[in-house]
Amino acid sequence: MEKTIITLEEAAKTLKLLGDKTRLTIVGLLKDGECCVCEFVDVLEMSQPSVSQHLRKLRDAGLVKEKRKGQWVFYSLNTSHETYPIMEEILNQIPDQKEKLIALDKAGKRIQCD
Amino acid sequence: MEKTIITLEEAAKTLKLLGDKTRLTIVGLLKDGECCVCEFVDVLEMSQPSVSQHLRKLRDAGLVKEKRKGQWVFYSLNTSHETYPIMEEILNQIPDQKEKLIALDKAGKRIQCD
DNA sequence: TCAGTGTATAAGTATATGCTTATATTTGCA
DNA sequence: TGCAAATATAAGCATATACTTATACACTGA
Repeated sequence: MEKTIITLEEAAKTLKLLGDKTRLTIVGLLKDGECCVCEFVDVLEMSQPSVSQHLRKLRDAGLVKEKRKGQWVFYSLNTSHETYPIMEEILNQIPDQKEKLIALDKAGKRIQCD
Repeated sequence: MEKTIITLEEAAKTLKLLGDKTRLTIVGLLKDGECCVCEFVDVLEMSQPSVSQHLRKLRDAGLVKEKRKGQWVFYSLNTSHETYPIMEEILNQIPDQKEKLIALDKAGKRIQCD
């Protein structure tokens, strides 16, 4: 229940980014931890360039962070972003995307490199 | 702290509508009660058709309700809409728009017809 | 019934958006 | 060193969006 008052412009910018089914699903998936690009491609059933472009928008806005691990690039939520509290509230009110990752795991397609 | 789980599609649709500075300001103004179209035109400093078109989008999505009072049409938040809890959380995290209505009142432009 | 005020709609236009295909870049490994 | 895999970027294109101006509609009051 944070009361981090941000500007209306910042809020609108974040909401616009999250007001897209693909990107909202992406942040929904990241709620449970980091994911790499190829996992998004599998789950979203979209082309790799399209996924990459959505991730870039989220990253440019600072909503997600990226981290390279070998040949993979992992994305995660940027919990220190000004609008993260809003995003968190939104994620609490939409269906959990966890099952999609579980299905991916069962198909042996989950990337783990620790 | 409702836990009204809505579909991801519905959430995305609402967020897309609120992801616009004009429309976010409109719902921000409605947080404190109903407003008529000409008040939005004054506060937002936009053309009447433009305001009308934004209101129509919000109304078509069910986020706001309209009520005619004589020659004026008043809009208010639709608190029974499925995505209202999300909207409420968002409104709690952006600056209050009340001052703009107070300024309008001081300029003698606030419409009251009860 | 007619003029004035408030609001909605229609049509046109410039820009934004989200995809596609093609190609570049980075890294791992034989 | 060279090829394959993972990711990013570029360019092109169709559709969506948000404004504009012009006009239609609804209600009020003389």
